[in-house]
Amino acid sequence: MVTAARRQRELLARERLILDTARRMLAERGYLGLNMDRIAEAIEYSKGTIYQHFSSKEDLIAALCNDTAEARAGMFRQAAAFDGKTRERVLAIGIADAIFIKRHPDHFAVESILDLESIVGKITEERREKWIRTKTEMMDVLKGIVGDAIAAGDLHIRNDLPLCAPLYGLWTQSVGHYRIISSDPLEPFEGIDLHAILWNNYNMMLDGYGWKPLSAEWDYRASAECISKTVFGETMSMGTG
Amino acid sequence: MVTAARRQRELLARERLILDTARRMLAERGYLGLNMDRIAEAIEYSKGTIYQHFSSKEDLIAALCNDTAEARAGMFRQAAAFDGKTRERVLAIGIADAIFIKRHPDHFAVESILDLESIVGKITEERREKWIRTKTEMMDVLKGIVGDAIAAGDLHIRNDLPLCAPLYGLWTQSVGHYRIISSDPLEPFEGIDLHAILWNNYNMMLDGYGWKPLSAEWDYRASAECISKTVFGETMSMGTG
DNA sequence: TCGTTGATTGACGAAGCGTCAATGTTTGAC
DNA sequence: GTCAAACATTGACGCTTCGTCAATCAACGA
Repeated sequence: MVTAARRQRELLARERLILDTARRMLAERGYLGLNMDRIAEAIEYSKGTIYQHFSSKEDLIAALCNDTAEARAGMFRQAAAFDGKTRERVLAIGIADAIFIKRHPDHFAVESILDLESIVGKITEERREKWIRTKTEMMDVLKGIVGDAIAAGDLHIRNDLPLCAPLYGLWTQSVGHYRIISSDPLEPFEGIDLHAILWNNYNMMLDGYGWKPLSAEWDYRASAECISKTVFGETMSMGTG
Repeated sequence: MVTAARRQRELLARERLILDTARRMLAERGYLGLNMDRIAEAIEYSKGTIYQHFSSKEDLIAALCNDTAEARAGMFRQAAAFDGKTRERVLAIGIADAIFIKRHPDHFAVESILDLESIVGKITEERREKWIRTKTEMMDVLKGIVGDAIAAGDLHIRNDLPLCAPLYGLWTQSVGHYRIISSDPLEPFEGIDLHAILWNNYNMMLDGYGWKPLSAEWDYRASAECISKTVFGETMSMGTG
């Protein structure tokens, strides 16, 4: 007798297999090169079996997305837990993001596909909810830091602005940056270290907000090195991306 | 006898017809709802004729993109020509962008499609070049303002940073913002005026760069109203988007 | 008037998504 | 050990869509 538990394990393993295969194909051959028949062939199961795990191609892509988004949220939590100045913790989020990109270079590409295609209701409700939950979770981590900063007197936010204003600025810059560097014709930016500029712009904006200590009063380059080493065990300097 | 000139005009008119129809379909039924047969039916020409104007579906989308990108570049030029403080001219670019979005709400969606799909060589070389030219042109407009600001003593940029650093910050925020607000699940940001935050963040970053006059020393809200009225003949306040 | 040149058409091949009847496998009752 | 019911798997098939191309049509000049 095959117990339900073992069956469950097998199903889970197969789902992983499908996801890993799909991700590899997406990376290798692009969105147009990803197709269900090829996945079926690669995993040596029939197409019908794949459709027992995912309701559609878009649903599969959404699953890929949730997968890495969760990893990202986890890294954000780790970053926010860094024991230091509130502005260092913001910096830690930026570092988490950069390292995340390094580890999952295709995440944003997958996310873009969803924004285009998911509009129709092709995705499992359950998966969509999960997606929203993870996003909200990340926002909450960021809001937490802003709250702490205000409580500690490191930051003041005008009354007519929501608390999330500065973090929205970081968020938009990060999203915009990764969208720009992954867009097709990069010629207009040739020979420019966009990564270094991004870091600098984070700092300029936070300076503008008066988030203490200002970049002139603190060596955030050193903080960055410390954070990437102690929190994520990687080397990642603000200078060279 | 049909002169070559008239024939040329007719071709151009039909190209416009195809583009307009395609754009409408894209807006109404999304990317998946855009298909060549439907366009052919709508314009009352056969599919083959469409393929005499565009080498592929992606090529058609690229043409749509070039179309609006050019309009955007034009508005950027107008904005940069505003006769005022250099920082007001930067603001004018932001306003140009916001008005552009209002006028061409689907532009970024179309652009995203290209980033995904164009990777393969499905687009006419000529169209790709045009794409790059327009982008470079916009960058140059922005670089011009930064150059003027430095010359006027309104702004200093550290030696180790390229001149385009602050404008890259504006660029990333704009791209990120429009990507976020057009992405599917907006729930995490419910009830927040992201537009107002964007404007504020532009100002915070420029303040951080010390681009004079600082936002505390100048009523940029008034400038914004003036610019949108005199340059673009529209009302567009920084507060409410 | 008529042949040539070029534009236009739409049926067709190819490729991909998602379905479902048919087939295979596991389970638990006896 | 047997067997029927429940469940899992398969892949051929229907459907949609892209892009092509042989056949058809229209304009022009001789």
